[in-house]
Amino acid sequence: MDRAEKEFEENLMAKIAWYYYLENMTQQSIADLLGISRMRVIKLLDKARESGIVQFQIRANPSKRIELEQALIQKYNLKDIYIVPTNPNSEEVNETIAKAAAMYISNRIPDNCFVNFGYGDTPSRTLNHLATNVDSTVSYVSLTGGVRYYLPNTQSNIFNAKLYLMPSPLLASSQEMAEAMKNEASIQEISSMIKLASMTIVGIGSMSEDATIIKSSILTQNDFILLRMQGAVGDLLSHFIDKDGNIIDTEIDSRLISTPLPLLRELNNVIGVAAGDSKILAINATLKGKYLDILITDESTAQKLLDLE
Amino acid sequence: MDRAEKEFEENLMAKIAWYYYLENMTQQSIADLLGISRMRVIKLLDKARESGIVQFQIRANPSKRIELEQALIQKYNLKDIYIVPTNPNSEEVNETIAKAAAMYISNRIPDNCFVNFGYGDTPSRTLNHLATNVDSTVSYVSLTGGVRYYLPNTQSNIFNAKLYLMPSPLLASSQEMAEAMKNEASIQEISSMIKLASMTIVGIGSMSEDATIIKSSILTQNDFILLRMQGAVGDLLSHFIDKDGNIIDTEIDSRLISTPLPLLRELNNVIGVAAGDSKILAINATLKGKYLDILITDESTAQKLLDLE
DNA sequence: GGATAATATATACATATGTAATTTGAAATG
DNA sequence: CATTTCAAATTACATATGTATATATTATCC
Repeated sequence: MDRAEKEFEENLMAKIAWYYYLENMTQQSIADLLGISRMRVIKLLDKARESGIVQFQIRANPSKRIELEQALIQKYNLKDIYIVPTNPNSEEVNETIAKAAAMYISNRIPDNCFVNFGYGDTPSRTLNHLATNVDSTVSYVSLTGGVRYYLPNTQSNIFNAKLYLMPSPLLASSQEMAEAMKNEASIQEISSMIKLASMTIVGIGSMSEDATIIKSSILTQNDFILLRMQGAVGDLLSHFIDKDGNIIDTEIDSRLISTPLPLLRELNNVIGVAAGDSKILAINATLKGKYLDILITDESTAQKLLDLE
Repeated sequence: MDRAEKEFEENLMAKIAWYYYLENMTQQSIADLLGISRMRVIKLLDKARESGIVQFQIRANPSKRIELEQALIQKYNLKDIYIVPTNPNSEEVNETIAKAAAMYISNRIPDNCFVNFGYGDTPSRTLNHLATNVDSTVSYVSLTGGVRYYLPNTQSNIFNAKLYLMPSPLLASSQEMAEAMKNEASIQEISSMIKLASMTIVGIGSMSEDATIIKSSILTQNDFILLRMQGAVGDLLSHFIDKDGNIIDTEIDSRLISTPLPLLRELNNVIGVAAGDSKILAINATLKGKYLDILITDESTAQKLLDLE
């Protein structure tokens, strides 16, 4: 399909979506009106949803929070919280809350702003959704090394973001190496951008075997066992923390190329995006450590957080 | 229904909408999950769409404009244009383009900003949609007198805007009276706010019998005949203009309490929202007069504008 | 120019959705 | 306490949507 055809199809999708969702026409009448088959209307509607040409937004009324939200805001002294319904079937919690995060952020993003993002599956999914969600140009800045594969799918045709990635691995081979890298001009540059961002998206890592940091072979099962013995309940930007949110000082941490947690705590609008049973303790620790301003999670996780202690 | 029940229902709506639109669950499975009847799911989905809890957004890719858009931007030297599909059945063009305008504006609105709006059916509809569209607090400032009945339906539960209305009629009984009113502190105050707004929404009036200004009995059919004889093709903020967009200096104009057109021309991001056969000449005149930065209209109107001359 | 993909259409069918009429049930009223 | 009222559930049905398959219609490639 060449450029002209693609444009034509995109306009067709937008038109169909408009008639279907905004004018409440049936697929058949749209097909008749545009002189195409109903089958094609169905397919193009699918594609329009898929590609982000049509978007659905669910707006919660901030003045009418459910008790659960209110309670968690109080418990952890949060600036805001966004709780989405738990999908009883789907195992894709991360996808669900990433959608929510993108929705939340896209409604609050200033024009031409900078947004930091952390390492992990959820932040990367959020970025992908944001790519198709946001009209204005946004600059995304990585908070850690090792994220070069997390690019939003650039084939998405509605994508006008700039990416600034730390040109380094997440974990250096030695402390000296890490220090040397952190002193590189290119990394220093990114580090200085971090402080200017108006929003920060971070995931929260659990200590379970399916943690991204294990699956991506950056740490081993043995590392994990050791960390657990030292009291780790999860990680924030790959810094492992104990149940109260205090950083656990390990050899691994000294080799990390990642934004220090004290700096993270100082940033504005730090949004944690995390859900799932395995992450409860990690989220709790993160919130106790006062690293987040805003939490995005699902109902079941939220309830379990509230029931803790 | 008391407050608590209303909150409960709203949360239910948000939840149902989430499951339906974001998780693609069927109405039946949502009903089962939540332990309610499918009927109720249908009704609450309706209500959620109605009340703005669910929103649909159609994103056009600015880099892939259709020729029509490109051509009109060139013809009239516009900053931007948004053309929506023409609904062949519906007579509610105004409603359609008001939706489009709200969608366009809500994606570009800064936080805590000021938005001016003009007199007319389309601006008022746009305001109504914006009320349920925008999360951040926005201040709306009227560009003319006589708009006190144009309040967005304040029963809309998601509405956190401030309204600043000129406390005066649109048309004073005499020129002296108009001058006196314009010198009132309360009106001066609004006038000074107008210059600070980051966006301005105006409608464009036609010279047909169903013009709002006739229907609201501010002008009579006779006034209209007279104006037509003097070359009027339509009005902008109730200032009547000729086919080239020049203001027509009449007795009526001197009694008007409305933002002067030279000031309108200087404002940033002036968005004209208008469509329909009866308005073609008026829109053309407005665009020739360089009063607008952005035009929101429908496809049929856009095509006819391009075919003019 | 004929074979080969790649898409769109046509058709038929299963499922999902929306509407209308009736019944149930629980709160509000006298 | 019976009665009214209203929202929700139930039921049945018409319509709309989605899927699967076969067929037609283009492009594409050698």
